[in-house]
Amino acid sequence: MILIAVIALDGVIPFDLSTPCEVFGRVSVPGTPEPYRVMVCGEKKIVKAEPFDLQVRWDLSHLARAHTIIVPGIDTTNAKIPETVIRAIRDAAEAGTRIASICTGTFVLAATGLLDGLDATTHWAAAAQLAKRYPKIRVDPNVLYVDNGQILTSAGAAAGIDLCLHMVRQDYGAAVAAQTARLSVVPLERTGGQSQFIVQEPAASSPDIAPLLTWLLEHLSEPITLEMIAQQSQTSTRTLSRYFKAQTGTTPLQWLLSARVRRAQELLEKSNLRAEGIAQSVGFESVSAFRVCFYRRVGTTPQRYRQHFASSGEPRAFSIS
DNA sequence: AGCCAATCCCGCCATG
DNA sequence: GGCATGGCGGGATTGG
Repeated sequence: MILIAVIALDGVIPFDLSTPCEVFGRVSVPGTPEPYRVMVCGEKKIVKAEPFDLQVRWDLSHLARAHTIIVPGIDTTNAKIPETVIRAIRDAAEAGTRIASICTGTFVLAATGLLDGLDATTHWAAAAQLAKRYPKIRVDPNVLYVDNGQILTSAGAAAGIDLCLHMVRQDYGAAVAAQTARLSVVPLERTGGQSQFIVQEPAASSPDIAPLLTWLLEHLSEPITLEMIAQQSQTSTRTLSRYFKAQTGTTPLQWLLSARVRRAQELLEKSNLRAEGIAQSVGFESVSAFRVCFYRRVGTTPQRYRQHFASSGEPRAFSIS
């Protein structure tokens, strides 16, 4: 059982607060009766959360017991963060607790200093302000979320769902995460793979690349070159690269490799295919290429990954980045 | 590890 | 001038 502590500060955004409650609360793992327990913790008993007040059941002392701490967004980025909260988060970080923020919750993490020198993201409208106030943080407004290993941050509201599902994937594997997404309100495409990095609606004039991503997923197992992708979307490689980056925040090949690794993760969990078979069926030319690519993205080898998820319902450590 | 070839990626710039 | 496009060069990455 993984204990999730959600911090409720004055001005907390109800949507962001609910996100981890909903997502982690819906996770179902065969053989594990309670995969997650979510506790909403506050520094005060009554927390203002427009348009209502929250009565919080637990205090900050529970942060020390938590496996993961989540800081939801707050409605003003200028709020003074209580010293007790900053202290509690720092102490937890020191102890190795996984810490994640949603939306403007990133400002709270920034105030603790834990983000210095790291990549981070927040609501797009607040990104410039974050970068200005905390020059040591590399702010990237173009991604849904950033995973630094122990510290994670996510963009506005809906991205919080993606971040939570990402953590579910780390803890219990891709199949469980996909199942959780199905039970939740999240459209399937957004989770299993394709729009993991989609941030912006396409500008009115530019073509929407969502159909292209679908096409890529359908042809994962075949050798695909930039040239082919460009042909599929009826443009030059140059223009394709531009649109792709603008809408996904990554490049076509990088996206494709990530999608292949994600598919491989599912196969490792669900099938008995050997590494060679998996490498081939997700479109890698060679097993060695597959291993290298897998390791770079998941932080462990395919075999170890399978051992972790296939053999038992035990949650894995959160050491992957 | 380290090498080589192929491919990708992106700034720059000409074109429409 | 502003804007989107796409060819080119070459540094960066990947695959073998």
